[in-house]
Amino acid sequence: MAEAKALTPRATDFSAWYNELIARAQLADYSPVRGCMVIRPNGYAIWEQMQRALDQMFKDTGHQNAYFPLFIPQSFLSREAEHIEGFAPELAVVTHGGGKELEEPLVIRPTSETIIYSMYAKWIQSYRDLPVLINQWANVVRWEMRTRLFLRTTEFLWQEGHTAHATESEAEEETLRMLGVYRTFMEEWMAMPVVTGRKTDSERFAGALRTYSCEALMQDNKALQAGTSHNLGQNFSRAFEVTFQTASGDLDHVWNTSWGVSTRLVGALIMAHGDDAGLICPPRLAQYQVVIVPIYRSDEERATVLDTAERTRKELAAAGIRVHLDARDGMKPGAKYYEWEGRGVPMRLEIGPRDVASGTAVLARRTGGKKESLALAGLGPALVAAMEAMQREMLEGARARREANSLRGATKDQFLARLESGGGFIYAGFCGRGECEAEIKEQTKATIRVLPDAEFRSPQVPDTCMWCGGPSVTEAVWARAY
RNA sequence: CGGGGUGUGGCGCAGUCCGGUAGCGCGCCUGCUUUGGGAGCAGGAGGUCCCGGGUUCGAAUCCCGGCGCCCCGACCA
Repeated sequence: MAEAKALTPRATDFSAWYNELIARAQLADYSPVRGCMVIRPNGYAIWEQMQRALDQMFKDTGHQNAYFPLFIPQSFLSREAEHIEGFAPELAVVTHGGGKELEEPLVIRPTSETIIYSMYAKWIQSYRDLPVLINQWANVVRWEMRTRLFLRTTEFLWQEGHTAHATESEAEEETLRMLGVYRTFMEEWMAMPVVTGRKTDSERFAGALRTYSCEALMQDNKALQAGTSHNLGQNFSRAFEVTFQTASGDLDHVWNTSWGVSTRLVGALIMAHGDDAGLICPPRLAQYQVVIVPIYRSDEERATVLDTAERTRKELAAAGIRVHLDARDGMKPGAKYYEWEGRGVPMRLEIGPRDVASGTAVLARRTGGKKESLALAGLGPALVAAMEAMQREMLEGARARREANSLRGATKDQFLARLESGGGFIYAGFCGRGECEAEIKEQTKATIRVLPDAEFRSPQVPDTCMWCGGPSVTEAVWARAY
């Protein structure tokens, strides 16, 4: 019976473990429509926490939220040649409305560059109107062939920032600033270390000049692209005639950026931190940071224990902790432990008759270690400190795991061997030729995740291409990826 | 769209070969006893057996035709 209640172990079947965890923690469910998912309250709560943190970071960097429509005239997509080419196969198209066939089909946005820059064309006249710094929280639709809950679904939620600038260097600065914001969010909130860098042309966003991304390593040693930031150059401003008059009176096209992260981050969180007992949510993102489980036998015990538990709950809430008292009757404490562990709650407080008598509570950390008895007096600050420590340790642990699963300066043989023996990030020299990149992808299914930013580069960058032996122009990070 | 699998109470399955009118586990409801790591007992609710046709006295089961879903390959945050 115990077996039936446990998740498939991560080590046995990572993908089964992932799916079962989501079902068990009630994060999401499959929808009647193929490839779509229903985000259940427990899953949505995580997304809300992410939104809250990111939204504040966007505001702090000068951005405002706005909302653009779901429907885009089909002709808009084809204005930017590379863009339409990139998205054509995965578009959902509306051909009928109000019982009639539409004169022009409407595309359901796969992303909003076209509709947004068509509006910017109206709003921007002068360099005094720049920069325009707008973000929107929205759903988008991409008709994917193979889907997985959170990681790739036909419809997903995300934010997309779209900015317009007077110069290329300002646009580049913005692109990198937002990449940095993502990195900070992933490290500081998700406790998930990432490698940042530039994408190769083959992995570049359709219509962008340059694409940068944050790449995270999951516990099965596959890479996950967790966030992207694009310098769009003047590709869209030319297509949509977004022009402005410069201080010297010339007419110029604006320089655009766009950047986004999606509900995929929930999947990243699961795969970065989950264990065989379920999700492990870092304290800063947890809907409930602390759950109190009362323990009692008789009705009298129940009354006194619940009284103490409720007073403790109020105290912790007053200390700014997101706390929940699980007072459900007719459920054994052990069953509650398993349930909250599955949902990833960082801290559990057990309060029973013995604790009431001694003015203590038992603390269990989701990340493991011995249970600990803490005095009820001063519990708030103690838990805040414990959570800060957990947040830090989770990041450090994940970073250590990533480094342990990164191979630097790989030769071709080492590269091939590593892919077979577990994967992870593989750093090696790269000649920069698309032919090499494509051949590697075809033969090994490994792709260049990024050309890493300076701080992630190896101390000694290889001078030959790992694959063809030609001169290396840069170091690249390869991995098999989601 | 190719290759493989599978459709039976909410979920997971048995029953199909060899036709006889549907069962098990979990979950759910009620009651009592329980509660410091997934409770026990008793009673109970719940099923067009994917759909359509055919064979037969009789079809979850046999035959024909559809459809859905899952896994593997070509696309992708």
